[in-house]
Parts: sequence; structure tokens; C-alpha cells
Amino acid sequence: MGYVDGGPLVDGLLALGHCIKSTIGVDNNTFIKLIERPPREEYGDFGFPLLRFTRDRGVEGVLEGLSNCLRGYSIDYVGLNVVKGFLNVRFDEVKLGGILVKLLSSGWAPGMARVGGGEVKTIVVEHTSANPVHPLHMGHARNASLGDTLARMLKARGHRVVRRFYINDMGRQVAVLALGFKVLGLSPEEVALRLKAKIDHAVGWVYALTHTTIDLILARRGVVEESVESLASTIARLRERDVELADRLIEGVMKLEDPEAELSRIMSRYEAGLEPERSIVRGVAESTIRGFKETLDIMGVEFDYWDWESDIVWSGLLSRTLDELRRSTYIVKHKDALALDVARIAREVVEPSRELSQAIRLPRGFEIPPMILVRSDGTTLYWTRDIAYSIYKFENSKADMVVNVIAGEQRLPQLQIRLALLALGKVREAVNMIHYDYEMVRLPGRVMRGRRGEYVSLDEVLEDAEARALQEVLKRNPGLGVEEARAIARKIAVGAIRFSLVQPGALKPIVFDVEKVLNFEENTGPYLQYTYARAHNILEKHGPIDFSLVDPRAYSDSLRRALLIQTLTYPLVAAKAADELRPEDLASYLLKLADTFNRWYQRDSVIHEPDIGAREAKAVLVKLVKDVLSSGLEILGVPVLERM
RNA sequence: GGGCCCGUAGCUCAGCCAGGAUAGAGCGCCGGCCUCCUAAGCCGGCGGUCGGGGGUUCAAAUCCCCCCGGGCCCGCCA
Repeated sequence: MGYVDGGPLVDGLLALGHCIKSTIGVDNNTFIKLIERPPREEYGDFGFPLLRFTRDRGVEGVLEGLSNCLRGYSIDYVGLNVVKGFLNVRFDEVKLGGILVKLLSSGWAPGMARVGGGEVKTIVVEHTSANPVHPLHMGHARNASLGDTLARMLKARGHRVVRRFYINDMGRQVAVLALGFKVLGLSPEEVALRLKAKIDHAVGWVYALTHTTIDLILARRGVVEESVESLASTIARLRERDVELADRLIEGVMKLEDPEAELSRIMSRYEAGLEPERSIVRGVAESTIRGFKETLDIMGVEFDYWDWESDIVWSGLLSRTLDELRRSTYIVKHKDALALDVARIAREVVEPSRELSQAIRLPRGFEIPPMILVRSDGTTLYWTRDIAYSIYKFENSKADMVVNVIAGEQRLPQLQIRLALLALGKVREAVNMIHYDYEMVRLPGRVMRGRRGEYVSLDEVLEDAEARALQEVLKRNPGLGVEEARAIARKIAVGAIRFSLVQPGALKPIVFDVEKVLNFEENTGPYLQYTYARAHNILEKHGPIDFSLVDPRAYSDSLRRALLIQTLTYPLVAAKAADELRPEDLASYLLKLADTFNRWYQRDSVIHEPDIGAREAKAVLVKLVKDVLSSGLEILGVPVLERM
């Protein structure tokens, strides 16, 4: 991977990387992967585990070879030594500062290092893709925050990125919703007006009430396991919202001869594209999505395409894909249904190749029943349509890679889709379809259930967080106008929420605690915003920097030196985080940088520095911190603030 | 029954893929710091059998095996 425009420190490391390759044969990617900050400052700025590669060779000889090689690259600001088997790298901060100042005066600013020209890929990031039957909740917020951040990272890395939202409008869930509105005889807009609710919240209420009422009917017949009492109490809770409207809906659903048959009818007529189901179903889904867009807009999340599952069917893509699948030798009849023998694909195609096993992420002893593609009644299943959609994502965007941000509970279906792609001979697609899996957000003690109306909506959390932030902003800025304070508060709220969802590794389960997100002293998103505001403020007061006056000798002070090295490492850290799809690495880097800056801030004033050369040198550090925070926060979707 | 994810300080987590340098942060708790660039900050302190056991290795939080705890998945649901 290339690291274009990484600045002087990254260039120094890359030169060292080349030298390591020519002297001990470690390739550049391995070098970049293994180089790390040493545990103790006195070892150096970076460490590389040399011992692992030079077992039988003299370490001194290697050191000498490397130094000679570096001179060949005319890099004179990198010092090397070996301690306990580690190659330690120490930059000469004065020389580095001198080079930096020249770069800065020609307009350079630290940002993520970009890939080389030939490495630019087209990458589709599909994320959020919430079912359009209730408002976005905190689970979707995690998905959206991760997905949007991944998209921003890959774009900053220099790739072409296409962001897609997949609208699942063909399932039972949307049919339940459509049935609810049909029974009510009202549009989503009318219900929203009456409930004085945001449209997707109104939809969510109708959905939960309809779904639970249907389940109650089924439970009485013994078809649904949940107890009649618990369903009845859910209904009673939902009913509170608007007793009259609720009763109309409940009674209407109860009167249906056979709600299950009614749902099937809606689903099959919609799949066939028949009216009036086509308009009704699309209509309710579109209403919900309008609500999604309002919320996502506040969160700073945008999409390039909104893909309708139904369009995959209606356009004929699904049947073309099915025709191809039918020709596959892995097709089997499972009773009257058409199925794909995925276990056999795994055994015959994947297992023999170690490389493919890894890329496909095949579990050991993979053995599961055939994957039904077409039901005996001729209708298709969700994952059948998803196979077609997967192909669509590659073809429509001419994508090299597709990243699907989907919860970990879908690992098996995602694997099955990769296997189906292999059955179609689409090896490149199967290998380059990445399931970016994350663990779900849970409520303390239980999961969120949209069909019971049990969730913490993102809108509520945003609202609470904003109100909490507003109090604080007004307290700290007594003269501030309410409008301006509100705008700041909203950005703090968004920053707090997005950061808290992206900072922990995606595989860590998050138990959602409203208090945690609202407590800004425990939350690190606002901490970064605050740090940025401080840096901004200093530069405001300092005025334009005169680079010609900078005295790089000022960087020998240990905290200043640390800041110089840390900020100049950003281009590489950010690029690695993007390549590895690890936003959390970027987040923890930014926190460390903010810590160093705040520690320095406390004891080494910039604008009160009497020596002009030192003052300009310090102002440069502030500018570096500000530029890095601005780049990093932008990628994390945490809004930057000039005051708070 | 099988598979996958997680288990590190009171709490939330980083480090594990690519084994090596005294296991790191934050919060909480205790004690300090605002006539000085925003105290959403800073300084100091307390706090760890890395879930348990075995193995591989000169070296294991990291690799392998077994076990325990939490979660998820194995549907002609989405």
C-alpha cells in the first residue's frame, strides 16, 4: 500500500522501511504493520521487533547497513539504535521541525496518507439498511456511525466510495405495517398529525400495535410461543398513547378472519407489483424513510443510493440470478422447494483452498442444511433477493470491494451468500464482499424489539443529549444567544453519540446506558471537541503564523517534541486504520493526542511566550494539533466546534 | 448437539490476527490546582491470579487443547 503525502516523519519511516527490506528482506507492509510506539519514551519514537527477523545475524551489522542505506535516501533526521532486540527509531526533532516548516509554508497540512494511483479502488459501503417499520434506534445508530465512518475513512484514503442503504420492503414486517394502516384507514401522515409525533415514530407505533395484536391472535391459537398475558400487557402499554385510535386498530385486526392469509396476500401481490398493494406498501415505507432521513441528517450521515429490495425483483434481476443459480450443479430439491447445497460448496470449492477458506471465513466443520431459494409456493426468500442484490452492488457501481455493515447475528446468512456467489462462479465478488460485523446494542437486561415497540430511539437520545449539552453551554457562555447555543449543543450531542458508538471495537457488545452517553465528563467525544476549540482559540488569539520566524530548536522540550512526533504520525495511523477498517484505532489515537496537547497546554503558554522564534514554533504545534483533530473528527463524524 | 463472538483494574475498554522491552487508558474513588491561551481541563495517589487449567516456546494476555461464564446463529422468518 502506498502512503502518499504523509509528511516528513512518514517519509522517514518509509525510507527506513525500504532499507529494512533491502538489508533483511522484510517487506514494506510487514514493516508498517509491526512498527509501533515503544513502551518507554527513552527507547525512541518507534520500535521494530528486529530480533524476530535476524536470529542468526549480527544485530550490529544490520544497524550499520541500515544507517548507510538511509544516507542513500538523504534522510538525515532518523537515528537508530538497538535495545533488547528492538530496532528503535528516534527522530531529530530540530531537523524534522526545519523540514516541516518548509512544507507548511508551501501549504501542506497533516491528513490521512493516500493510496498510490494504481491502488485506488471503488468501494461500496452498505450500511444502516433498517427495516422501514419503526424509527431508528440505538442499534441502527451504531450501524450508521460505523458505516458512515468507514465510508469517510476509505474516501479520505483516496478510494472512490459509494454509500448505499438497502430498503427491505418485501418482507412480512412491511406487510404487517401495511395491514395496520389499511385497517385504520389512515395514512402515516394523518396518524403522525394526530399523535403529534415524528412520522417514523407514528409508523413504529402502528407497527408494534398491529404486530402484537396479530401475535395475540396467534398465541390464543397456540401458534406463537409468547404468553397471552405478556402480549396483552404490551398492547395495553401501547394503547395508552391514543386509546381511541388504538382501539380502532386492535378491533379491526381482531375482526380479520385470517390475518396470516391477509399478510401472505399482501406479500405476494406486492412481490408481483400489483395495485393497490404496490402503492400502499411503498407509501408507508417511504413515509418511514422520510423520518430516517431527518434523523440521519442530524447525525451527519448521507447516502448516495437508496436501493429498494422490490426493485431487485421488479427489474428482473432476481429472476435472472435465479435462472443462473438453477444451472448450478449445487442446486437441490428440498421437498418442493428449490435449494442450494451450501455445505457441499463449502466442501468442494472452499475447503481445498486455504486462501479461499480464509477469505470466505469458513467455520470449521461447516455443515448446515441446504439454503432454500424458492419456497414451494414459488415465492422467494430474503436471502435469495440478497444474493441478487450482492451482485447488483458489484455491477451497478463497478465495485472492487463491497463492505456490508451488518450485525454479527447475520454471520451465517452472509456466509451463505458468499457461498452462493461461488456457486455462480463469482469468485472475485465472493472474496471481496466483506461482512463488517459488529455486536448489537442491548438495553440493560434485554434486547430491543421493534415489533413490541421496545427500543430507545435515536431521536430521543439525540434530544436528551442536546438538552443536557444546552444547559452546560449556557452555563459556560452566559452571553450566548439561544439559537447559537442550541446549534453548539446539537453538535456536542451528535459528537458524543457518534464517538461513543465508534470508539469501542465493533465486536464488543454495547449495553446501552442513556446516562453514559449524556454524561459528557465520562464521554470522550466532547473532550475532543473541547480540545479542538482550545487549539482554535489559541490560533485565533495568536494570529497568522510567520513560518520564517520559527525556531525549530524549541522542539527539544519533551512535551513539545512529543506533540511534534505524534501529530506527524497521524497520516500513517489514519491510513492504517482505514486499510484495516478499524475506526477505533483512529479514535484512540485522537484521544492520546488530545491528552498530550492538554497536558502541554496547562504548563507552556503559546501567546505569552516572550521568545518570538519559540512562540512561532509553538503556534505551529497548535496548528498541527488543530489540523489533525479536524481531519480525524471529520472522519469520525464528530462535528468540530470553535467554541463550546 | 454444532458453529461464531466476547471474557484484561470496582466500571467501560486498548493490547491478541503478525508471541518478545516494567500489561496501558478513561471513568469512579482519595488529595491538590482557576488574578495566567476556555477547569468539558491539569497534577498526585489507590487499584490487575490478563475467566480457569494444561500444552508449545529461550519467551504466552497474545499460539494450540480442554473447561467455565455471557451473547448470537443453526426456519419454506426478515
